[in-house]
Amino acid sequence: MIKFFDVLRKCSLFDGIEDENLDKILHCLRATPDFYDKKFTIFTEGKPVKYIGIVLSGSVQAVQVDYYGNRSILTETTPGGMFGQAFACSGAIPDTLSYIASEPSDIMLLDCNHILHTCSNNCGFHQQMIYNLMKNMANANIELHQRIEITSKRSTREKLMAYLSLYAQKTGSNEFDIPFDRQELADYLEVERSGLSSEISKLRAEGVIESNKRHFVINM
Amino acid sequence: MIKFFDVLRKCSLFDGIEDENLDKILHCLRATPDFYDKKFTIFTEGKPVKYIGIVLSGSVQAVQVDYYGNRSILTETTPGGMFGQAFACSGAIPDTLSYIASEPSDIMLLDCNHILHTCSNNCGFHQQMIYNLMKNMANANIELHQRIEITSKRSTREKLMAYLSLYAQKTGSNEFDIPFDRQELADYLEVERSGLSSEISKLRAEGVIESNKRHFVINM
DNA sequence: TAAATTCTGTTGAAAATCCAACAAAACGGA
DNA sequence: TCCGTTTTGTTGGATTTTCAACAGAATTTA
Repeated sequence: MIKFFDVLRKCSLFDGIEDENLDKILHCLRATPDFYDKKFTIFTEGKPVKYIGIVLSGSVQAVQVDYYGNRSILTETTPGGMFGQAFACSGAIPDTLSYIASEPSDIMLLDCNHILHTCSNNCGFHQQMIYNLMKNMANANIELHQRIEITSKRSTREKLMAYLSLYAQKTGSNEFDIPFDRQELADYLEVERSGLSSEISKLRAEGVIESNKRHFVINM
Repeated sequence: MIKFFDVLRKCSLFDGIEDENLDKILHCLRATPDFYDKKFTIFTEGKPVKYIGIVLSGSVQAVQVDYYGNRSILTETTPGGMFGQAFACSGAIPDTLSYIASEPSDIMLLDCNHILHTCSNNCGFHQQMIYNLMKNMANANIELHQRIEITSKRSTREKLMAYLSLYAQKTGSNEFDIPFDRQELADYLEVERSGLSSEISKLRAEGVIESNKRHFVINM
């Protein structure tokens, strides 16, 4: 647990909670880290999501595959981030959505009810965590809005540029590494991989961007 | 206020609150209904969303228009529903998103801070409302997931059928009226209106659906 | 190190969407 | 009722995406 302490204190669920209390809370929540191999399905479509996940290392993707085999990546969660909150809180079952480790990952699963309801130990941090969880959910909502803004563009080129621009804005730099390989980026943008590759080549030829694998530079 | 009492008690923000207390709460929140004409922009892109909106009559759409003039409808909120929660709670500014009355509508705006923070009147319902707001936000999240599932389909036909199937599932019937006209449906599905119209005609010719204006029947 | 696998870019033909323009139908207001 | 506006459906050509197949590069495994 100590190993991941620095990640946990960055998790927005624990905002406003002193370091010395974090340990108590984790104990109260009976939370222990688990390791998952790459491609392991943490929450499976069709089954209730019983826990809120916190990524300690690696990364987790929300993925859905439709009837025709088209794969979409809805969200990517990196260390310090949470996943599955909405389903865990509402009790809704994700009919077509799974949460999958996209790398070897350490994950901590928290029982939503333990967070929402004051415990017998009378540990007084539930109020703060409920507030934090709400803020987190609001932000998750806004991130989905941003994803929709990107994928609502009508062409592959516009989608890609919208994605790269937003990423540049978030990192505060025109030069960065994206968290997706080509296939994953295509699944996030909801376009064909081959078409995406050729569009990247064109943009590079036009001097709009520079790129190598996951590394991108936007020229202005 | 009495006029909209029946709508308000159905709003999930007030779940678990007795009718006789609802009046007190609304007074405590200093909430009064306002009327908006069709097409009036209630929350404008680029400006902070200071309130949570509750639709009392009519309907409100979350709309974004991109650089090229493509319009997307992200959500449609009907009486009893809420809008703007995520932005109001997180404090994030919707860069490209506006909330617009799609019909003449009565709306009640609530100050988010008044909900989140216990008031001096010591009215004891904030706890319940915070809990309700969290559940509501979780559900809003899931609705965005569902919209993404629909729009992530690669063809106009699949998007339309996914939308109609989900709508049938939600209403519990294969026969229903959708809340969009053709242009709005196209903007929701992120396709061309003309292409959508012709696809509807084809599906009708094939006997897959029956339709007239906003009325649809899915044949099985 | 060699072999196997995965990832990436390229290409061309088939399919679908987008766009613009138009006409008919429906609707709303004077 | 009449007129102007909005909504809907239709069509064809330009544009774009999709699909399938392949080759080279990079990475992983034995």
